[in-house]
Formats: sequence, structure tokens, C-alpha cells
Amino acid sequence: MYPASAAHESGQPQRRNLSNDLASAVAAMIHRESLQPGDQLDSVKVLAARFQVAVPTMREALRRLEAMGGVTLRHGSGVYVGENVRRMVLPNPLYPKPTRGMLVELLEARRQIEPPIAALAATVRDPDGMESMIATLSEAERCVSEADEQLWLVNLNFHRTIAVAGGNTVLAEVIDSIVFIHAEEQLEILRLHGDERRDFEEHRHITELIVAGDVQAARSAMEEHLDNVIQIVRERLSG
Amino acid sequence: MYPASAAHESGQPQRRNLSNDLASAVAAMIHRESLQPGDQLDSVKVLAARFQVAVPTMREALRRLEAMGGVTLRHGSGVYVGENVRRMVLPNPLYPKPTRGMLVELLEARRQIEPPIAALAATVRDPDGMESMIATLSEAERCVSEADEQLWLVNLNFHRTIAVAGGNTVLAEVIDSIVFIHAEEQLEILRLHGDERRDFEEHRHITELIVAGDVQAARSAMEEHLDNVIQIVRERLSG
DNA sequence: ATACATATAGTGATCTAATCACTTTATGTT
DNA sequence: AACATAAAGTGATTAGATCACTATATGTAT
Repeated sequence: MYPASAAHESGQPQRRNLSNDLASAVAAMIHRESLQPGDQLDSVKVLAARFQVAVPTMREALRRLEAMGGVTLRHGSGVYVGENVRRMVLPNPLYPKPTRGMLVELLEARRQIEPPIAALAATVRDPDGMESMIATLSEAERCVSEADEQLWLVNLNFHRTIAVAGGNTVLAEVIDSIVFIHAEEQLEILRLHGDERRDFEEHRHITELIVAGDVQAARSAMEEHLDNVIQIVRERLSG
Repeated sequence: MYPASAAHESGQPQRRNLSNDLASAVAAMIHRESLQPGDQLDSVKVLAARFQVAVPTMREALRRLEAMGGVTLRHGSGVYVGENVRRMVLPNPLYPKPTRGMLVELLEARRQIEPPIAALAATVRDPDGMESMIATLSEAERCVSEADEQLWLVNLNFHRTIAVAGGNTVLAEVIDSIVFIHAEEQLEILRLHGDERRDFEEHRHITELIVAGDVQAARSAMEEHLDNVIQIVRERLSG
């Protein structure tokens, strides 16, 4: 239960301690038993007994796992496998509100990653993926016409659906992570943009190109869309 | 101390509980006081008293933070700010060994992201960044000529240095995360490659182009390099 | 038989208190 | 000044208790 420290580890190596080893052991158990998100694990007390540790020690381990979204402890109910258990790339949930400079970096990172994703989506043209994009686009259209303030959330999901439609799990997780980190700023970005209809039309244009399988055009349209967003943010945030 | 649940949260929303709120509060304290990685926090006991909770409760919160690399608990010494405290995108440290299919997805994600990074690096030509690349390249050359088995680790770092030289923090974190997830597989990939010298020459070629500021050529060279790697991995892993 | 209310059992959440293990600092000796 | 030892501080883990919430079982009314 004391595996060699991984020298290639990102950040400082974790010192050996029971809670760390237990977190790894519980994660390994989840994977070995092919448990899925939502599946229930044994109770904290039973897990503690199984691994022959005290309950608070197992609790510390589970809190580690919970921080990654690998498990969920539900008060009065039990311990469940979390949605992120098989996720590779995660956003830091405790990252503070991004500075203006970092907001621009986040957008520029998306500027590099999302156009190839749009191209991938136009290449694979996955029916479910395209269906999701179209459904999200309809929801966005409803928000625009009804001046629903939830538009910013829908726009977030729109970018996520494109990433998923690209068919590469890693890229989808990356975009989801980036979008998560500056999610609240999206509301401000939409406000800075000042033209929800134009933003929506750009989203629609991208969707049409992806659905039509026009790979290069989809890529270019996404580039242009994100360039527009970055430009607006740069101008408005430099005042 | 019970902020509204973030509806845009990636994965399932965290239920309110003390340990979760405390983790957030400690993270916010670290950011508010501009503490840096390696800085020491108050002891667990003092933190517990400050936030008026029991020690085990504070410990659970700190384990959450530790899982993200936001703090480090050093036995007998104290609580320190961790290296990931200001990191946005993280690898899941408990992710199991990638399947072959996922390994290919990881490489393909890099295929989309790293060429634009190489182009960025060739654009900004940051002296420190280029110096790191060259130093890592020298180390790789030494490993190749001395048949040092650490070559795979050095190659990992080579890609990281390019990502950092690109000047975009988010992209660097993304690459670091992706590289981390399939780090151990890099050893196998290098073995599958079967030609360390050629791999090294490709790395050197990319470096020269970046240093020379040849943006398009750097991009293309990185594309070609990763295409080669993916092709080899596809062929060898399909048998 | 069905629907609703209440009680019980199970389970997580937090606390108090103790002991052990490690690190850092202080003190003593050469 | 260098080294050794002791003491203090701190994290690590355990044991045990109480409280809060959820799920299940049981009872009552229609």
C-alpha cells in the first residue's frame, strides 16, 4: 500500500500517508469493479472496516476523492461514485475569479483549441452530437427572443456540445475545464458583447457548417467567432 | 459560509457541508493574502480554531485542498501552500492507466493543441522559454548518447517546456495535464517508436524552428512529429 | 388495495479526546 | 562551532459520542 512516488508527477509529490493511499485504493476498487457514476459504494463504516482503518481516516480519503469528483458522500444516504471518476482533465474548483489578464489567456487558449474541435465535429458528424448542438442552439434562440437571462449558461453549454461532438474525450474535458474556470465571466462577456443576436447568429452559422460537414469553413467560422469575442473583451477591458 | 450552489458547475453540484465550505474559505484566504506555493499556513489546530470548527473537520477540508494540490500537509512540520493553488486545469491523479483507445485519444488531443503552441512559442520567442527548451534538448541528447533510461522523462519535460514557452498559462497547464495522464505510457511509446535518435532529431528540429521564429514551419514540424508518433502507436497497438 | 403519516434503522456529519509519529527548536556538552 | 539530546510543536490516526439526514418499514385511514 505504499507505491513508489511517481517522479513525473505534476506538482510536488504527495507524501505517503494512509488517506492518500486509501483514496488511491478506493479509486482502484471503483475501476476494478467497473462501477459507474451514480453507483453506490459501501458505507463509510463498511469501507473503513474493509480497509482496516478508522472511520475518520476513511473519511479523509473520501474527501480527497470527493474533491476530484470521484465520489459523492450523501448525508444520510451513502457513498456514491462521482461523475468525474473516469475524467482525465479537471478544472480546479477552488480557483479564484480570473483576473482580466487571465480571462484573455483563457479565451486565447480556447481560440487555439476550439477551431480544430469544430473541424473534428464537422468531420465525424456524429448524429447525437449534432442533435445536442441543435437542441442547445434552439434553447439559445428561445433565450434571445424572450430576453431570458439564462442565455449565458446556454451559450456555455453550446461550446461544450461542440467539444463533445468532436468525438475526442480529452478535448471535450479540456474545453469543459476551461469553460468552467471562466464560467461566471461569460455573463460579463455577453454583456460586453452587447449584441446577443449577433453572437447567436455566429453560433448558428458554426452549427450549420458542422452539420453540413464543411470542415474548413467550420474551423474558420469558429476562429472568427472567438476572434470577435477576444477583440471585444480586449477593447472593453482595457478601458 | 453557505454560498449559492453554482448551477454551471462541471459534474454534479457539491452538497453544502462544512468541509467543502472550509476548503473554499481556506483557498480564498490563501488568495486574499497572496500566499505563494511553499508559504506556511497556520497549523491545523490554529486553522480549526480560527474557523471555529473541530480539528478533524478542518482536516477533512484540508484533504480536499490537498487533493487539488492547493495545500500540502507535512507531518510534524505544518500546512503549506501547494504548487497547484493557482492552477486552473488539473490532471486527475487517480485516473487509471489509460486504455489503448484512450491513449490514442490523448495523443490526438495533443495533435490538435501542440502545433498551435509551437507556433505561439515561435511567435513570442521568449528567452527563458527557449533556454529551457534548449537545456531540455541537451539533456535528451545526453540520454540518447548514454542510453540513459530517463530519456522518456526528459522527453515529457521537453513538450512541457514548449508549452510554457508558448506563453499561455492555460495551454501549458492543459498540456501538462494531458502529458501527466499518459506519462507512464510514454516509456512504452518510446519503445514502440524504436528509434530514439530520430525522435530526438524531430525534437531538435522543432526547437530550431521555434528559436528561429519560423512560425509556420514550427507548427508543421510539430504536426509531423505527433503524426509520426500517433501512426506508430496505432500500428503497434493494433496487433 | 392505495395513499398518507409515523416510527425505525441506517448513514453521513461533526465533535471531543487520546495516543502515536515526525519535525523543528532549544538546550547541553565537547 | 559542531554535535547530541531533550523538549515543544505539529501532523496522523484512533476511539467514541452525539446530531442530522435519508431510506425503509410499519401503522392507519380511505
